[in-house]
Amino acid sequence: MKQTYLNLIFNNALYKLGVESNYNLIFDIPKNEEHGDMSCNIAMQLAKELKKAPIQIANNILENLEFDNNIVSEVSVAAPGFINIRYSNHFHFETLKSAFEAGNDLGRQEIGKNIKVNVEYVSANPTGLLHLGHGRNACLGDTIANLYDWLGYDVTREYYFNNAGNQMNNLTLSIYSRYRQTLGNEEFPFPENGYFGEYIKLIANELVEKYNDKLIDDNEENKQLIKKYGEEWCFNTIKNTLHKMKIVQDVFYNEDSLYTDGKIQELLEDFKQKGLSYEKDGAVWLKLSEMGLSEDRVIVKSSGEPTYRLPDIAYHKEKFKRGFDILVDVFGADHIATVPDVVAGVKHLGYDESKMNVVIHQFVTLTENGVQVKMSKRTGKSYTLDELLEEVGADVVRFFFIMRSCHTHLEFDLALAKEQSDKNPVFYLQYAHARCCSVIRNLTSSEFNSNIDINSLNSLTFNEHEVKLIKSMSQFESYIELAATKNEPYILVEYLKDFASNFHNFYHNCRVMDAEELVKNSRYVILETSRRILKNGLTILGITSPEKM
RNA sequence: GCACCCUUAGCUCAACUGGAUAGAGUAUCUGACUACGGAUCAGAAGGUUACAGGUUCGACUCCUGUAGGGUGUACCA
Repeated sequence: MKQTYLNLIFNNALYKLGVESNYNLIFDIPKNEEHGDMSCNIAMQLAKELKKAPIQIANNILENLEFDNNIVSEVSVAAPGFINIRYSNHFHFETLKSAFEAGNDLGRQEIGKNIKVNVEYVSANPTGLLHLGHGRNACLGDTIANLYDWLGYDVTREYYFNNAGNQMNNLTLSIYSRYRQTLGNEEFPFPENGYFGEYIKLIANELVEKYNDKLIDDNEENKQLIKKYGEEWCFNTIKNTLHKMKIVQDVFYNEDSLYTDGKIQELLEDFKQKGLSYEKDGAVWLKLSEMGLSEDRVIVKSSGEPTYRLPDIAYHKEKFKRGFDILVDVFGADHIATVPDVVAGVKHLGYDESKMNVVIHQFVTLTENGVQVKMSKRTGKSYTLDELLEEVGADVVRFFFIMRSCHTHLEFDLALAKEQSDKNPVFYLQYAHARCCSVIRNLTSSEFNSNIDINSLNSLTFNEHEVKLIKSMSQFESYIELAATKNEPYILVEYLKDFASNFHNFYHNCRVMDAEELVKNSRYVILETSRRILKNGLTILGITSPEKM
């Protein structure tokens, strides 16, 4: 109502001034609170066209502005031509009322109703354990999915994996080698490009326990068994790690199925028919140079095997065909090279590439007291996500991985993460929630009647601390939306930090227990609404909101 | 060489997509209620937004160039 109301009265004023309606009316929240609750820069925009000084135009608009004192209390003009609006006490009351009446679902919206979103994240192949980069990917993807979910979109959380090809043979040979070594043949050669992680030995040990030396003959049957066992072991371990962070995905899409279902062949023929591919040197090339990119690339090697581009494009084509309206891919910076190829390919197959949102996140470095940590102290190998989770807990991991824009390198400060004190930003939010709960507990255990007629609070005048908090409440929904449309969870984190700060400020300046009845009632409403914002905000981030700490 | 990302206070980061005096946390210094929870709050100090141009009423933000850091750049995935 606020924006539309301002639009209405400003449009009226501009109409009276005879200004054509092809201007762009924008209202901003000023950084400096002294400037008011909203500001408008229309006068500056019109200066050129009207050939008048902005400040004069602003004054003209002000003279013609008719507003309801129940909503707007004051409008003023400031150099060089800003028009500043201050809302009335009644307006703040209405804001609080509607937030309170939203109940426990405060923040939930319906703007995504009947729109299907597919968020793809993690997508690690089942050949090993998750590392820190996967952690950032997982937390970003899951939080983005949560954001869409709260906006009412129909969200599918998807994981794309490949359990075929060279890498799996490599895994099999690695396990087999460790298996032979475990059985006593310590000199048994380890494959040159094998997986050196300790987990391979764990898998081998399990095989020894289960099968003893029955797999020693490296025939095809045994190889398949080892491969299957290794794959399942890795996959279960990965899923287990994700579950610790409360990440559960809906669809696990197997790259191999693209081959067995004939999708790859179908795509190849599609490209050929559209004249987008050609044969050269025994290989099949995609005409990317005609799609706006610099060079053509091979999609089928002369050996007959496809390169990674082909299944990647086929997979995205399938996502479109499955009826998704929005696709979100979360990739690490190392995938940067494949993105333009896939986008171009999909576009030239006739799909709307603007529906594809690719989130590329930069790398993670682990530091402790300013020094980069490369290896885990315990194992001497590089840190796994599991180790990190064990060390600092899921809440801290989730928070740290999403608290920065995905464009920047993430410095994960292990010392700070381990610290259970005021220095750790996670606790700042959780503490605000716990404190909220605590005051409410105190209130409701006294003779307080929490069954409040909210309209009775209309006569109250809020103080500056209350107004600041209520204004902050009114922004919750728009920040969820902003974070989702930009696919940047950190935006919500920043908002919640600011909200918690406003809450603590309110707490210190506005006593509840010893206030008179009406004020007590209104502060209860403020507390309860604040609690829901903190709780729902933390829930979107995938972090618990304890009632006591 | 080329492509993408980054460079803001001692350190870690913001700045609502071009707005007003560039803000937080941390570190340093100072202060706070009868502890509705001090894991909090208030204040001081801290800046040539890497550098040089340009676009305009206005630039941390957009454009060009330079320097530094990161990630890629296969008939590897």
